[in-house]
Amino acid sequence: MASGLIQRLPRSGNSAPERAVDTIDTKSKILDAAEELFMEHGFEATSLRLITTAAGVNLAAVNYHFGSKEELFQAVLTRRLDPMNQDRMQLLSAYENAAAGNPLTCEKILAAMFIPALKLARDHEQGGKNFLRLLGRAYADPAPFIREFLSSQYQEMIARFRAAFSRALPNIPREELSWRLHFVMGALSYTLAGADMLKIISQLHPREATNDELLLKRLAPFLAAGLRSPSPAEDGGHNLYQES
Amino acid sequence: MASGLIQRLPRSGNSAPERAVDTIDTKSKILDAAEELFMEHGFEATSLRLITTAAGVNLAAVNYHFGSKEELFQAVLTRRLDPMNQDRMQLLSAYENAAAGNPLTCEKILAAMFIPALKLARDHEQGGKNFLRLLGRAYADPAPFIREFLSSQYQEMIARFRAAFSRALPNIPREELSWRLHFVMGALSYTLAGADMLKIISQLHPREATNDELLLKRLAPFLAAGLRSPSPAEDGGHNLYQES
DNA sequence: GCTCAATTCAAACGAACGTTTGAATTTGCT
DNA sequence: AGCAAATTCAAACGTTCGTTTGAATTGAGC
Repeated sequence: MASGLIQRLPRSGNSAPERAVDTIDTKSKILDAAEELFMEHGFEATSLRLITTAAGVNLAAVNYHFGSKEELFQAVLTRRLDPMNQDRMQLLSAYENAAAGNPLTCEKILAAMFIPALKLARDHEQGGKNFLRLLGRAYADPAPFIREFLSSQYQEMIARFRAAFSRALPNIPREELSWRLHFVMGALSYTLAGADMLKIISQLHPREATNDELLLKRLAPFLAAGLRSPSPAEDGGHNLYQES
Repeated sequence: MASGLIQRLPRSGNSAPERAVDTIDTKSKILDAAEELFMEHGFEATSLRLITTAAGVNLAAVNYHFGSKEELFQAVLTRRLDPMNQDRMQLLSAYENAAAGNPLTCEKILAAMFIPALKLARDHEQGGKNFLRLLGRAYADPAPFIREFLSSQYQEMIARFRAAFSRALPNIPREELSWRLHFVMGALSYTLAGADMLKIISQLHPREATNDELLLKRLAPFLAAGLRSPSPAEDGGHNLYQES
């Protein structure tokens, strides 16, 4: 039963280890291995035995340090997702302060979304790209605990950016803007996740295809043009979708 | 061993049943139940026992009729994906013939992609939407057999549509166009898959949020504007992504 | 050096999985 | 009716899973 487990768990303070230094090593080794393997095989298909073997730790270490496989997955996500979203909001605030009350351009707002993602991909040379791909796949995972976790992690950031876009695009109705923000998130996550599919579609050199920085520099103007396009409610309203 | 299984398998002619009518019933019941459950829980998390119980058939029926769980999943996809992609290519050809050599507009090409998807969502009232969501999730699934299967299913259609876009947008370099096509596919699949996430982002009435037709009518102009945007190679080239 | 809590470890638990088997049943055909 | 193939069925197979257990090991504070 769970009570026995909890009694044995150390205090779950994440960033404030009490005394043991070895614990951090084991936890980090598990997190690093799990990040790579979850990215490669997905949540369900990645067994704890695979993770602990790759990390060089005992099988029971996962349940000891994280409680369960699901909590390990959330820990893998939150370790980098939470700082990234904080960065995004801080950057957006910095842009807004610099603009001194004037609305930002779409490109500037998109830059506030993309730069922290790029920093993540660059900083941790090996783990960063793994994480972005893992994140993109987590968006599409049907497991309820994943979807609920992502919702809670994103809620605040999404609200901030929707408000910014709303000021940048005053002529776009509120509802239309919600949809376009959804499209932006979709293209972004799909782009970061789908390195394999990209090769199929573009038939580029694989080295270029995995260059996330170049990828996002192409994505931002594409999305900005879509965001600025006239609202369907205000154009002539000719229906494209009647079969010929 | 597999040889015993194959010997017992009936001739695997898909659309030309030999004699038994009951077989079709069982196979269809399995396909329908699998489609819904795979959509709801994903491939790995959906057990054959769950599927066969929901379908009201024996557990062994899946291995008898389809060979394995993976082949069942492929059968679920191909049952509707193959006709849909055929429709897309036929529609594109029809548009091109009607244009009499003139290049098509982006909206027209996008319409050739979207209309068959809409038809699918409308025709089979219960199953169609399930399938589109399942498809969107399959795009992001890390399982190799899924990715390889989707690649083979999409290769021909992607090549046709890339050629069409290339004629519609002669000023966009080939490489840039490949990326933009990737963004289009990403936004489309994410949009069709992410009904849950959409509610979180847009906070719309749930009834509207699941209206795929309305969704695609918003998506197409958004994507068309992105596709037509000037190529980054030809604009001033000011770099947005230097930190402030 | 002793103590006690934190951590690691080997081993096992029960459950659930995909698959296979061989007999029973149904079906189509002569 | 009678045969043979197609299909269904209950049962079991071997494997793998996440988790738990209790003892062994470690490490810091008195």
